[in-house]
Amino acid sequence: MSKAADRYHHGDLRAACLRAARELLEEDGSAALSLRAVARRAGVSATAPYRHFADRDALVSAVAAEGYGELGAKLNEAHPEPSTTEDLAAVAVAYVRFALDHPALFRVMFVEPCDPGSAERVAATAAISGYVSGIVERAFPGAEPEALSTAVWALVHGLAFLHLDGKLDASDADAVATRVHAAVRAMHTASSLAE
Amino acid sequence: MSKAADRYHHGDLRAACLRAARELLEEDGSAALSLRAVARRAGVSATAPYRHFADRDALVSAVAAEGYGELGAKLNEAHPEPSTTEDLAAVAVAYVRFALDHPALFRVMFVEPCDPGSAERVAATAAISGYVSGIVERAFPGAEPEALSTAVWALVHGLAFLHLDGKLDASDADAVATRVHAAVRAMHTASSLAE
DNA sequence: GCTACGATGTGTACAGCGCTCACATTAGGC
DNA sequence: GCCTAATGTGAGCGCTGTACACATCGTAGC
Repeated sequence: MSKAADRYHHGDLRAACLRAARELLEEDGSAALSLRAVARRAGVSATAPYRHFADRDALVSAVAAEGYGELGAKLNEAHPEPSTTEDLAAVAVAYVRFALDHPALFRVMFVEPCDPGSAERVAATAAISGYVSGIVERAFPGAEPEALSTAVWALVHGLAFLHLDGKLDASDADAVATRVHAAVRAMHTASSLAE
Repeated sequence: MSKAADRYHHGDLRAACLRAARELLEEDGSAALSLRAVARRAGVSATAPYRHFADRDALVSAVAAEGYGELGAKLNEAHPEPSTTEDLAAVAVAYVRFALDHPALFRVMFVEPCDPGSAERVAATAAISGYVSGIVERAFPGAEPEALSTAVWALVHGLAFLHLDGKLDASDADAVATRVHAAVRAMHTASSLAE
């Protein structure tokens, strides 16, 4: 808006579309993210985004990729290199917190099937997977790393979605954090005793 | 189709819509389940379903409720009253198997937010929750039942979605079963040692 | 400094969607 | 046998994604 919004050529419509999409997702938590709405918000004709995104899916994938980056940052912020159960729990809480703070974005990231064609998204998935493995190897030394990191990711991811979908009450942030914490601790007890 | 498809009044359009919806979901795993498509499949005008469902959401909720019933049956079939880790693992595998066998239905069941208004769906959720608690109390005696049943459900649910969304490879059914099995076992090790 | 071209944005159009409303048809109680 | 309420039809509105022809403009080559 600030810079020459009235020119025929926008300047950086791609970025503007992504920004508009993010705003729409944040404003209406259950938005369907229509391409036309994005175009309107960007102050541009309905078909202009097609110069920058092959179709709606491409836009959505780009938004999802951004989301992965932000999720990663949040987890890192929760704890840069978790190595204890408490650290892990903090990261888990941050993961669920992110899902509840950005429900529409989180859905976009995980609900729309990960097209093997979208290299961006595959890379992002691999990054998360690697990140989790690293945590698990430090926090659960001696345990089977592959099975356990799968289990940990699934546990946290499942917690996020069950809260997000209203299967677990998410109205009280503290209660959610406590619940996630408890679940992770319950899970950990095992392998720390097993080694 | 078999019975008097050419009459003005259908006879049992509600059931026919549900059946049509299920067929569409099974045929196109990534279907969006349009009301009009359901009507077409049921051999009826586009607006006829509105006599039996308030809106698209109501139809979807009804389909989801059916799905909950079938999921419950499958879990029961996997093991009627699981009490060991192996039993629990078998149930977990059945859960993930159901998700992968009926991806579109599973998405309908869990992705669309659970409107507190839909008593059917809330009841179904509560039923699953209770079922899981029962299992956990038998399989993990002495552990904190609430935290653990949350953890177990989240673990299994997360495994289902990570496979469904392509975050974990789901191409080989045996490999999936093994992975789920391993995750549940990893999880169990803990609390059985803790007590 | 002009010109031609490629990149970018516009406008129109089409089919499909959810949903509303006026109307047609029919089943079942009196 | 009629009347009413339930059920199905059809036209129509505004939304969607997307294809297409056209308009505008930055810039590279002369």
